[in-house]
Order: sequence, then structure tokens, then C-alpha cells
Amino acid sequence: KSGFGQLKDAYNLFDKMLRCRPLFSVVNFTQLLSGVVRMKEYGSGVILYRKMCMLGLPINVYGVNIVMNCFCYLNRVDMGFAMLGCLFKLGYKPDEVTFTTLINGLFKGNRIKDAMELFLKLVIGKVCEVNEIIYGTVIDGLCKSGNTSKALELLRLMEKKGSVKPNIVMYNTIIDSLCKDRKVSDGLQLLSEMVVNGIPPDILTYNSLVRGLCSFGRWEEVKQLMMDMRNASVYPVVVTFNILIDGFAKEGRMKEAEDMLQIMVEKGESPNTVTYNTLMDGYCLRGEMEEATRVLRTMLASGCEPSIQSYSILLNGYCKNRKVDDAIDLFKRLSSEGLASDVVTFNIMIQGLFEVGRCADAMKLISEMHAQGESPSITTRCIVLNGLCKNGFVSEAQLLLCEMENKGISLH
RNA sequence: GAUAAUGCCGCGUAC
Repeated sequence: KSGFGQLKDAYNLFDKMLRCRPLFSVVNFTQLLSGVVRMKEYGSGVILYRKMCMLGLPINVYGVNIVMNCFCYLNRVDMGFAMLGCLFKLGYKPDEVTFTTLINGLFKGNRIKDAMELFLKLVIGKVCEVNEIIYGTVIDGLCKSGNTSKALELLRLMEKKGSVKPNIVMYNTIIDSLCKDRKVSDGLQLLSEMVVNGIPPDILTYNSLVRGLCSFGRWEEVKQLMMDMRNASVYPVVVTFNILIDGFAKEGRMKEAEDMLQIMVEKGESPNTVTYNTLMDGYCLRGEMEEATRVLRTMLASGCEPSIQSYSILLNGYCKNRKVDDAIDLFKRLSSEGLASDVVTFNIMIQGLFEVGRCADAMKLISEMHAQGESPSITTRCIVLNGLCKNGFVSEAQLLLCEMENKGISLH
């Protein structure tokens, strides 16, 4: 009904539902689909939808919208738009959810202009209701594509005219983006504005600002903000503590980071995977690998499931502290335990190998990465180019650079 | 009764 532990459970339920007579309703099948998507199994969502189509099961605009969303998260907005055809064939019209999903997909695919065009069409023509979620989606898309000032302009416009007024999500989105753009003071300014406009900040607002202040070492203001939170009866959650722990850890202040963990537990918040990852990274930065592995053991003992990021942090720690062989051991154990490395894991290992001059091994890992279906990122290319150059393979690096230029790959 | 917007951790170069 709500969530599945595993994909298998979802498919088992699907089979059971198929055998049941009378047949389950559209709503039940849509709920199943939604459950799969909630696990972030977007590819499986598409497959499930196709099965449902082939079996002639009932589908309505809810289901199609869900599948569109899957395509968007798979970075296939084009397929999302193709779903419009299916929608019409089924006799439905796209609604505001459909369009929000597509706008979101366009932004995620970095098609900012197309997203804005579609948005303007909705606003001008009476295609569908233009609600606050659509505005919120556009503001988020603008922010996350590096156009925070445009997002702010839109917010200002909404304050002045139009039926949709700025809400807390929009303020939070822009405040977060300002902080990430290193404009923390502008973020704080917007915070006072939202208060004036009668929109009290929530924990997400504070988290963004606390993170911004921490990352610039503005600890006095962090303290002040935490007191403001308390006075506003907004209480820190695990993410807040993780941000504070990370702030200390990045400055190498592990004693204070551990104290913060203690405080967090006393306040009744349980540490999660990110909490442990953050602590591990802090110790790795200080070269204290035995402390880092101690944290990993604590995490395992507490029943917290390490993520691939947990291991990447450790691998990075080993590599940066001249312990590549330990990294290789751990890396091998990962694949034998069936934990899939992602592109960052590979990047860390490739760089580690280049740095100790093991170029052939590094290149081998690149093939392995391809074999596992991971595409190299911009960072991968930089690491390889840099690695080749530093090891005297300048002409090879040039060759690679040419290839990239021919393929139209930019390093920015 | 089912679908859409906001917060935390890992990798590079240069500065």
C-alpha cells in the first residue's frame, strides 16, 4: 500500500493482483506503480507500466503522469513528451501535474529555454490551472541551473502581481540556492523578508542557512540562528545535526563533531548513514583512518546500512593518505560483496592509482567502469588528463583531448 | 482513495 522493501515484493504483489478476480481497480494498480517509483526505481516503473499496457490493465492520467516522471528522472524528457500521445490515445488530456512534470524534466535535462517557454505558454494560454507548484518547480529549476537571480526576479514579480503568491517552498528554494552561491547574507536578508511577509521559516529554511554559515566558518551567526530557531519553536532534525557535524569535520574539529553527535542523540534524533559518512570523512581528512574505520564499525553495529558513498569516503581517505593498497583491497571487497561502485568511486580509485604512477592499472579501471555501465563524468576526464600529464604521457593526453573535442565534450 | 516544487555526506583541474 505504501512502501516496498524490495522490488521483488512489488512484482510479487503485481502477480497476485493479476490473479485476483474481480480485477483490482485503476487506483490499486496506480498505487503499486507509485510504490515502485517511490523506491527511485524509475526504470522498473517504466517496465511495469509497459506490462500494464500490454495486459490491457486500466490506466488513467495518474499512471501516465507517474511514468512521465520516471522518464524525466531517467533524463529522458523526450520520452516523457512522447507519453503525451499515449495520454490522448487513452482519451485523457494533460493536466497541471503533467505539465509540472515535463517542466521539471526539461530543467533536469538542462533545457532551460524549453522549460521557460512551456511555462510561459501555460501562463499565457489557458492550457491548465497554473498553481503554486508549477511556480515552485520553475523557481527550483532556475535555481538549480545556476539562475538564482532569475528565480528571485520571478519571486518579486509574484509578490507584486498575479494570483499565485510566493510560499514557503519558493522562499526556501531561493534561500538555499543563494547560500550555495556563497551569498549567505542575501539568504539571511530573504529570511527576514519572508517573516515580514507573514511566512514563518521552517526547518528546511534554517538548514540551508546553517549550512551556508557553517561553510564560511561564521560560527557566531550559526549560534545566533540556532537560538532564533529555538525561539520560533523550530527544532533541529537529523539533517540539521549532520550539517553542524559536517561544519566541524571540514575544519578538522572532530572533538566538537563527536560532541554534536552526542547532543543529537540526547535530543532524541538517531544518527543516519549521512551522519556516519560525515564523521568518517572528517577523520579521513585528518588522516586518521583507524578512527574512520571505527566509525564504519559503529555504523554497522547500529544497524545503519552503509551506502556506496560511505565506502567512497573511506577509499578516498586511503588514497589521499598514500595507502592505495588498502584502497585496492577495500575496492575489491566491494565488488565481491555485490555493492555497485558509482562514477565517483571509480574516479577516486583512478586518481589514486595515477598518483602513485600506476597508469596501466588506472586505465584498466576505466574499462571496468565502462563495462559496468558507468559513463565517465567531466571529473573523470580531468582526472585522466591530469594523471596522464603528471606521469609524462603528455602526447597521450593531447590525443585524448582531441578525441573529446571531436565528440563535442567540454571540460566545463 | 493513487501522480508534480524546497534541506545534509564522497571525486578533478585551475584560482
